[in-house]
Amino acid sequence: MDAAEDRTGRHDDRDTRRALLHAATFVFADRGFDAATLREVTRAAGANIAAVNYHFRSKDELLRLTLEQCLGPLNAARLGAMKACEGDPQPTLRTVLRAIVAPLVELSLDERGGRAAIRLMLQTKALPRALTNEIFAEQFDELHRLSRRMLQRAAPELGEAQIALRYEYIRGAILHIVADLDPNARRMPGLEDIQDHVSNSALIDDIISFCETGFSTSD
Amino acid sequence: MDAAEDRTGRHDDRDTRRALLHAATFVFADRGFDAATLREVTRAAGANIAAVNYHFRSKDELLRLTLEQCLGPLNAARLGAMKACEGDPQPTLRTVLRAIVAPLVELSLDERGGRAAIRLMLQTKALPRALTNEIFAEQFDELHRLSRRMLQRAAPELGEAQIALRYEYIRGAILHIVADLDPNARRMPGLEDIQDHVSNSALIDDIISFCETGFSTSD
DNA sequence: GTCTATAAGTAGATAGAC
DNA sequence: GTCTATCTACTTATAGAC
Repeated sequence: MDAAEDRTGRHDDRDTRRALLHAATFVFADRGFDAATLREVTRAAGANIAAVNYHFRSKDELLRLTLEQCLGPLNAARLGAMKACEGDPQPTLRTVLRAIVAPLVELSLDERGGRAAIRLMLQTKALPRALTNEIFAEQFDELHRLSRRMLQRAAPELGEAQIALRYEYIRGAILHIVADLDPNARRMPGLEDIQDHVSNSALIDDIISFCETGFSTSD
Repeated sequence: MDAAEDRTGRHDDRDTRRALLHAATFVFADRGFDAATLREVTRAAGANIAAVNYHFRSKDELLRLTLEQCLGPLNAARLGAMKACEGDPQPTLRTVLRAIVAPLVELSLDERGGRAAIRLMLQTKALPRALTNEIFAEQFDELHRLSRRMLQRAAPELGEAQIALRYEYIRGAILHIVADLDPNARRMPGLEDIQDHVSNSALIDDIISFCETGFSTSD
């Protein structure tokens, strides 16, 4: 018998809870938090409707935990790459840019949750609320500060404000292309080929090249 | 007496209808289409709840008309700038980029609807559905095709796929920075100054410079 | 921990008076 | 065209049996 079940056939504490979080990631990402119903989530999780209340108390609290579970690994991967950079005494701009770009592109390949996590993140970013802004701040503020500090180190000739602006351009470019390549995105006319068969390592290098020269401009 | 009212004090056909569309732009943009209720919209429009059904038949149909009213001017401004470019026999890359960047940044300043229109567009892009994808295709496909054609003309040394990818990077950078500068966006730590007092003509030039050098990279 | 049943609220849509 | 009143169909959340 599965270790997760006791002799009554009931699931362990954590089983249903995890199934709910996993299902919520996809249902929220696909339909949007507001349009998604708890019934859809519990159906996808193979759980009973009352389980949400038992494990999370409310829909909002389920969103909080789901987002945290999504953003945690996302943040960890990005922060890890950036901290590896930080250890480098003289990181090149390209090294820093790779640490910004690669984790996002790579996670967007993971269909077991990474891609949905990114979709949920983008959707949540596009519709700011108190609850989610708070979570974003907890998850990403350190990463963004560190990233700007590393960019500054790799390009000491630029002012702080310039760095901050260009960091945003870079983030925009990456997030947008990652969203475009999601199979759920609208097919752009004349871009179908790219949306369907871009090689990801080539894409990473291409974005980095674009950002590198853009970032180094002196105008 | 106002020409819009007849002797019974009732509004002209178009008055309530327009108030509803205007209110829907803001309510949908602020709260998200799914979370927004028709009662909020009608309250904001100073209209009766039944007016939506009379003028638009359903919430979905109100969204369709609202989006079309928002995206129409957005598209017209961008398409106009790009067509002006098309008239130029030898447009520089910078000229083409300005036609891509300037209309969006300028419209994001317009608090009478432009900014809300952009917010609604971004939010709608982040949560694709059949209804809205259809509207996006009608509104923007021509613009995107033309933009890529003009970029190709300004940078004939690049391949079609390169142009398409880099056009997406550029769009991403612009849309992201425009979203960041919206007062409704989350305050980014260490970016508050930029979010609060960036001069828009300086911003346009800065984005263009970033994109221009990035676009011209030969790697 | 999980289930059924239900409470309590609110949504979009509509009928019909004016 | 506009209004009030209401219908129907959900929703989240919960109480209580197992």
